[in-house]
Amino acid sequence: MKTGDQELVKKINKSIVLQTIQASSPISRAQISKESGLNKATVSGLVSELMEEDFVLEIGTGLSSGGRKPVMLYFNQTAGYAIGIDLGVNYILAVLTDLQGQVVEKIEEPLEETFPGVVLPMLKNIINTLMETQPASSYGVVGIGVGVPGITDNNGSILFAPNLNWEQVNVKQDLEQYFELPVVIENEAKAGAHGENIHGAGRKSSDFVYISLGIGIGTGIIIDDKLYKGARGMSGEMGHISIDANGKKCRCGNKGCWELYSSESTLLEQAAKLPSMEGKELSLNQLIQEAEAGNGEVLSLLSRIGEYVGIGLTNVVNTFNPEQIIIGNRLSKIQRWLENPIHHVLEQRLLPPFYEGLEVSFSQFGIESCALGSAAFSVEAFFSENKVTVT
Amino acid sequence: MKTGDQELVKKINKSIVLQTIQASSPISRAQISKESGLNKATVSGLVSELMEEDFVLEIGTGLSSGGRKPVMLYFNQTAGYAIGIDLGVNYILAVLTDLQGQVVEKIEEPLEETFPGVVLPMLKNIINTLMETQPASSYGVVGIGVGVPGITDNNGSILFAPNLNWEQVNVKQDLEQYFELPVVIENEAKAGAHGENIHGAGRKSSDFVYISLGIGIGTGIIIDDKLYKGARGMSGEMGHISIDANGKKCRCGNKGCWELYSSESTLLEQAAKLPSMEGKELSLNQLIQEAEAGNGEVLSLLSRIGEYVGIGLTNVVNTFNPEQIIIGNRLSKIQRWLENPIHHVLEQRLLPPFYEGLEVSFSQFGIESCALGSAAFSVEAFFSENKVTVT
DNA sequence: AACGTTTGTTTATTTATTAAACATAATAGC
DNA sequence: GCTATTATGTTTAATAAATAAACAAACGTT
Repeated sequence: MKTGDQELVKKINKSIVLQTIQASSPISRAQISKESGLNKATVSGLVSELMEEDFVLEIGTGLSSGGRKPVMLYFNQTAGYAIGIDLGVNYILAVLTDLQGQVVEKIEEPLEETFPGVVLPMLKNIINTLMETQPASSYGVVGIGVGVPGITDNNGSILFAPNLNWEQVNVKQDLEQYFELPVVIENEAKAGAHGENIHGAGRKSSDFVYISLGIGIGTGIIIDDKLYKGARGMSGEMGHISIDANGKKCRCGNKGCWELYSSESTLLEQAAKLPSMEGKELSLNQLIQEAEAGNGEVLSLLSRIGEYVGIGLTNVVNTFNPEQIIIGNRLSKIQRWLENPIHHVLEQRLLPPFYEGLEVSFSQFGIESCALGSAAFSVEAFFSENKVTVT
Repeated sequence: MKTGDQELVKKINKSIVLQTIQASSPISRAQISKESGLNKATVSGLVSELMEEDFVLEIGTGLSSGGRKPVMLYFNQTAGYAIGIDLGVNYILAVLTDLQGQVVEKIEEPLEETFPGVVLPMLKNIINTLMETQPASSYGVVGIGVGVPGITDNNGSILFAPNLNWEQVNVKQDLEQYFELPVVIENEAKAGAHGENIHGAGRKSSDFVYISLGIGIGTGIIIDDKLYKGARGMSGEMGHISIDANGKKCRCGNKGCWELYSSESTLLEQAAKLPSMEGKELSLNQLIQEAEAGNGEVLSLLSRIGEYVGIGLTNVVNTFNPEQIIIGNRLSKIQRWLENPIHHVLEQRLLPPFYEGLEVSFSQFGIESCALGSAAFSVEAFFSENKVTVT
């Protein structure tokens, strides 16, 4: 049981000060005091600690508003760095970000084989390369976050990743031993949701659901600006909600799962059957080209997929009553063709009070949300160890 | 922005002390100190405040374990009372509970008409009767909680209650003016979920979903021991998750909603079509009698309903990965016949890690969860005003 | 140059927790 | 029955953090 003491008070207030600086930098001590409600003296004390820790810098003076000039404070976002990885089914996307989540370096490599024995050494290589490119800083790389396309438990093990054909692989332990840095493993959709919440389209919302439309469908649930993980860390498998109780069998055991009707796999499968696609390459990019060229068959296929996305989203909204839905991952590339059918279905199927307050957005950074979210996990773990909490 | 100060620390610790007393009464000051990690002196101080406020009583001494005898402390659960209402579709169930949630008085009346003009005066009457029966106490009735079968917003308005045929009725304002007491209005399933979390089958779980199987299906989502309300207070309409995307239309606008396959209405509707039920009364109790008498048609109907409950629960579990599912409201009466088909479907359709950690329970107090949960809302509101928080 | 204003620091006060000392009251061993 | 030991609960002094108030510094205005 966590009791209350002065240390807790200080941690809360120090976090408030740092967050205020992050949000409104450059900002003076006086203004922090006004915005936060903390006493000027308190702010001064906490700021000087933050400066000793190199998280905050004084840079020059601001404009006077009829009195002494304020000393402006900045969040020192390059006091350290984090590495975020999106371990995709057929690619690895790795980023080096600063403490604010700004991408400093980026590596993307295709993944030909998915055996752990191939992937893990490759992963270590990529991380090593990023480590070497990091600029000099007080804290260096503070942690590594990895988003994976599968079900993870709370210990950083990948229990089941059907698309990689992995079972029971403990990536966390492996990487932590090798790099001697804290490692966070999280499901790809959960990491993406977090990325959007911290840096992306979900910054303004505190309750939203991120839908990762990729090879399969995953969801990340943000409640009160926190990721909801579920009892054993496996929440959000809404791709396996049955939208046709007696539909075709899914490999998860259920029947008529949502992702059988509106994922990238399904899209490509169904495209293969179109006469107009005969002999052509079957890829998302090819389909986009066809759609742009006005291929009617492809257009109506995309529209049908969009409708099924909408049907699944109806379920999401009735469940969570979120302020916002954010659609990310590969199929966010075909936003143009999905948007209308989605809205049409939602308007038709939702009760007005559910539809009215709802915003449906697409990811701002397309495929990068996952890597950015993973890096953000590491940054937060680092700060919370340092007796500060940062959103 | 809520900053940290000593008041916050005290509130946290005072809550810990009170909660410890509630959970383990009778208990000594020394033992509270050991269990909570708070210093003996701190505990002594906080206890004496709680005694001044009449929330805690000293009652005699306990057994010595080789030293001075401990003074035993009790939570004074009759320092005040709360009223909890379950406004059902065809009944009103009202309880007067003490601060611990013990039912002191109970009134149940059938509801023949559902016009607000009829229901509200009746409600006031019932509440008045309960008020008169309350024993003498320090704080008297501290609040009124009402669970309603419909969608509420965060202001205590009932936006939409199809089964009562209500729209935009502000019960909270009405009752608060009349009784001059704080009133909490909440959806029936959310109140039920909270009731189970505080007093019932969900006491040990911090993440579970309560399924209210009544005329329709509602759900209450408990995350981290807190009710999840959604952006506008309308979360948990999982009865309107489509389990057959192209199924028959529901009045909510969606198609193939779960509650069209496994609610009490559906059960009765389908029972009406059974040859063996011709000329018999169509009610849940009658069906229970038939089942007990071994009516094969009814038994297979119940089994089919159970399977569809299971199909919906699969969706719930894939979404939330809860530790527990609690089934409550009217259909919890037919637990005997639902249990097997539900488990069968879950085992078949869920991935093993989802099924393994999962407990499926039925409500301990059947229909009373909602009224108890509503009363509990009021008790908590009262305590949080008194600078103490109680779960 | 005098005045008022804003910024940031210093000082004294307040409040809550805690460790340590203490008083109290019981059991256990001899 | 006496003493040693042990557990309970209170008192006292120390500590830590926030805050109000006073103050010093720096600036613009008149």
